[in-house]
Amino acid sequence: MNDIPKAYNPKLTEDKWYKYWEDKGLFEASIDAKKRPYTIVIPPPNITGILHMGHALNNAIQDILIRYKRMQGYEALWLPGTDHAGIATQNVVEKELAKENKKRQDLGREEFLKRVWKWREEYGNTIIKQLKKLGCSCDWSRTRFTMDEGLSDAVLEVFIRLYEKGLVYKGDYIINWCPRCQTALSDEEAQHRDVEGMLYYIKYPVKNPKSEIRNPKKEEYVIVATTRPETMLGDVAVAFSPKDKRYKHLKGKKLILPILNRELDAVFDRLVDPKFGTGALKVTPAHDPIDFQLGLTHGLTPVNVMNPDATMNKEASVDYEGMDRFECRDALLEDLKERGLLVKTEPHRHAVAHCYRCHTMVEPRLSKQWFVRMKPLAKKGIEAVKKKRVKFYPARWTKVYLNWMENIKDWCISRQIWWGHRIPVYYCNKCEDGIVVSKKKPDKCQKCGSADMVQDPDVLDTWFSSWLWPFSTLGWPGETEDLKYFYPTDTLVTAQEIIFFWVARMIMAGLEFAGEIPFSGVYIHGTVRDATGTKMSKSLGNIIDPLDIINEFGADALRFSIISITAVGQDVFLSKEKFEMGRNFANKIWNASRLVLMNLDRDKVRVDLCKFYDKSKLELKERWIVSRFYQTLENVGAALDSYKINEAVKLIYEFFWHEFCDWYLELAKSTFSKEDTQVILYKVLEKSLRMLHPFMPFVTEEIWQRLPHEGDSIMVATWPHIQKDLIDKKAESDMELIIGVITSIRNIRSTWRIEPKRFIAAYLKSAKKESRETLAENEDYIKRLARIEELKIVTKEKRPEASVIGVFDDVEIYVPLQGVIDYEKERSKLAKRLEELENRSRDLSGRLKNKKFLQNAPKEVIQKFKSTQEELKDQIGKLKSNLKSLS
RNA sequence: GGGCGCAUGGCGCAGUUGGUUAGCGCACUUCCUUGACAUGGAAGGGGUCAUAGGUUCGAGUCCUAUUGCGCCCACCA
Repeated sequence: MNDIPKAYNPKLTEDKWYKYWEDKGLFEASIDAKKRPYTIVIPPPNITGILHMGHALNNAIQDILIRYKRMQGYEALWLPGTDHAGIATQNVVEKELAKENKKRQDLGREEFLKRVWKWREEYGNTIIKQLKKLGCSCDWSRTRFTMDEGLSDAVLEVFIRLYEKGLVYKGDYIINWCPRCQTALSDEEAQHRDVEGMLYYIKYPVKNPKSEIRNPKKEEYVIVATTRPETMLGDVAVAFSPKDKRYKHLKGKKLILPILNRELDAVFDRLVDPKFGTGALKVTPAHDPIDFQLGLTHGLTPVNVMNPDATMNKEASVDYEGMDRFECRDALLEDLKERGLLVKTEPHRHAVAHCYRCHTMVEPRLSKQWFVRMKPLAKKGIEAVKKKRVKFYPARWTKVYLNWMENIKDWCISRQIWWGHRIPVYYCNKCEDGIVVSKKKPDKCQKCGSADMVQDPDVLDTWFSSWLWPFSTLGWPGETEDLKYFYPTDTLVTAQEIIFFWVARMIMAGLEFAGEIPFSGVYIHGTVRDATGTKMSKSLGNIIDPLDIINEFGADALRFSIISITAVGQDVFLSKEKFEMGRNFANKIWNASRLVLMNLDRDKVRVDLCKFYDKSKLELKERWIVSRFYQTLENVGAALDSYKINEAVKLIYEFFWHEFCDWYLELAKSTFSKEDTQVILYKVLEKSLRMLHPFMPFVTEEIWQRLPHEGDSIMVATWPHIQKDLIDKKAESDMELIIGVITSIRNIRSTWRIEPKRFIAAYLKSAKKESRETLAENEDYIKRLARIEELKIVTKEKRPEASVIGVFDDVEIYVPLQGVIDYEKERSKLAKRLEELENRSRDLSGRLKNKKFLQNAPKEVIQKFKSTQEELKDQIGKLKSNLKSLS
């Protein structure tokens, strides 16, 4: 076995095994009536994206779950795919066009879309390839894309159903408008960020009804405060709180809009907060949601002063027409200042909406858009979660979800872009009110019979296709076998940022259209941040590229490390060094296996462990490691079943490294030739690899293939069955004693600087017969690992002359030292220990005397405390006599 | 304005329903190039669990308040 390199090299294994699994079709799920399905649907990454750490974490979790379930015998389907990301993709392709000095309008809609499809063919699969690098065991034969024929059909079907139910409507409302992308956005797509802005105080003259002649000295003013002075060009009123006494007298009066000299109504409304600014609100119904509301209530006609690209239009007056909104702000402020109408400016911090795709400041804008009425849909979604048919992990997100759902607002779904599902609505060019909603273009208008029908130019929000993902990917609206077998799916794994965008909407869509919840569990993991706690993003340049990590440390290391530092729902802070842990562990697994492979007699080990296992025949170390394995297996299973993946990872790490490698392998070295050791070594390693496989698929496959095995791949081997009767508590406590004694001797060797190579003598004294037996039966372990040549196990003998003392539980350890012993050092060591024990003992006896404690505490606890107290007293006695013997 | 999360050894983090002596990784100290592994082994040092109260026989864990950091939501003109 000299062909096994000393260090594990992921580069030699990862691609090889991925291809092997793929070629054998192991990722593919089929409908198997004998098996129970377990389904995870991937949160579809956006085709313009590249794999970042958030994806790596997200997909590592999903892959662990799906591999675990697959090994447990479920028909495990992990359904992958991508999302067409309307705005983002269109932006990317438009940027490409810009290099050729072209705009999308130059190509025309059809040509442009061809171009996008071409782009998608070329680059849209990058992220899929990267997921393969991570080791994701998705069923790629079922890969879906939101613009696929089937999924597109589902989108149209849903739009039509909603329209027919009256849940989709078109109307003029204030929406979030991105001037750069030139499209409407939903509320969720407009992300609020705090901005250091200014609050400008501007004088609006009150119109004097008696005299048309203005006398600047006697003129009365109302001062309004605004953060966006440029919108004043669209003002149609000034509003006050009805309770505000300062402005009572203005009822029925008019004000004059400075510069444009337009007449403004004075209106009174409860929406106005008298405490903000001066209590006077300028009303711009076309550019602000509250103002729009005020406009409706008070019958004001909105004046839109901006073009789609947020430059001022001609309504804004010739002086400002064509200026950008911010340019206009400056110009306007200058003009106001000149006329002495700008009273003051003060700094004002406030949240401003930004486009989630390009981060441009969103402009609230009045326009005609399509909306989905959400309240009726939300009702079912709320109920499903309240009845726990859908559960969140961690549970606290339930509240966040419910709060959003209970205050849900209508969803603006139309986008003024070209890349996406075009709205299936056709208008008659002849008669005004001929509207047909249909998957296909109608032949003629149903009202007037004209064949001149045009389709709505807008497309649907990308999330309008994503919300159908769990069932549209399985063939809905068709009643497919897949849908019947795999739907509803089991677990959705996603990040917190996407609960509103996606999770909530999927629940609503699943219930409304597929008639069933889309998944029963929602696992929300943390956000990946860099070492300073800022969210990783391309624009900040603080990205740690998962592919770099895979390249340097391996995919297994990446998966293992990122999982082990992710507690449920807690954010993850990353730095490159953190991946060393996973790499080191992979290497440890590799070398432990290397040791086994170098010493394995392959013919001897093919037996059934349960049949082979004979408690009376096996040595302690074998009984112990088998017991520890099954105990770990049980705990790992429990952790995984409750989504505590980091806990599972830690259990495995601890077991494999610190028990199997540090102790068992060291002990097994002396008995490699024995059949018992051969079998147990092989069995525990092979089963451990299976337990490790979901977490570290590549290194486990590489080793497993080199071990005697049955079947094609560890990936489809069964998850080890827990053998409860092989969990041997006596063996575990016996081994603890041995380990404790060895450690204690090593400690003595270390403090007294006994050369590591030298064999020494040691005396082990215990009053307990049981302990003496355990020590005697396993004295070889102690001799080997503590380098003892002469070991005496005694009952009552006094401390040998010129020896130092160690204690573990009921066992006293004496190591005779040649040369001069520093008794002062030894005394102070023991005295320190004695003090510690006495403190603890005092504490314990206090509790044990407490009546309430004896009444209330569980019996096991009292028993534990009592036995501890006895042991403590015993140890204290020994320490005292030892101290005495030193003087 | 509302809601949520986090404060545990130098750093990054675990800590299940309250129950002996609070764990892990990195870093640190000393020793070890013995044929699985220096991406390693052995032995150590290091923590008033943010602060102040409270509940309890018993609090890192539950309650209240305070401080600091972070996140989310909201019609902060």
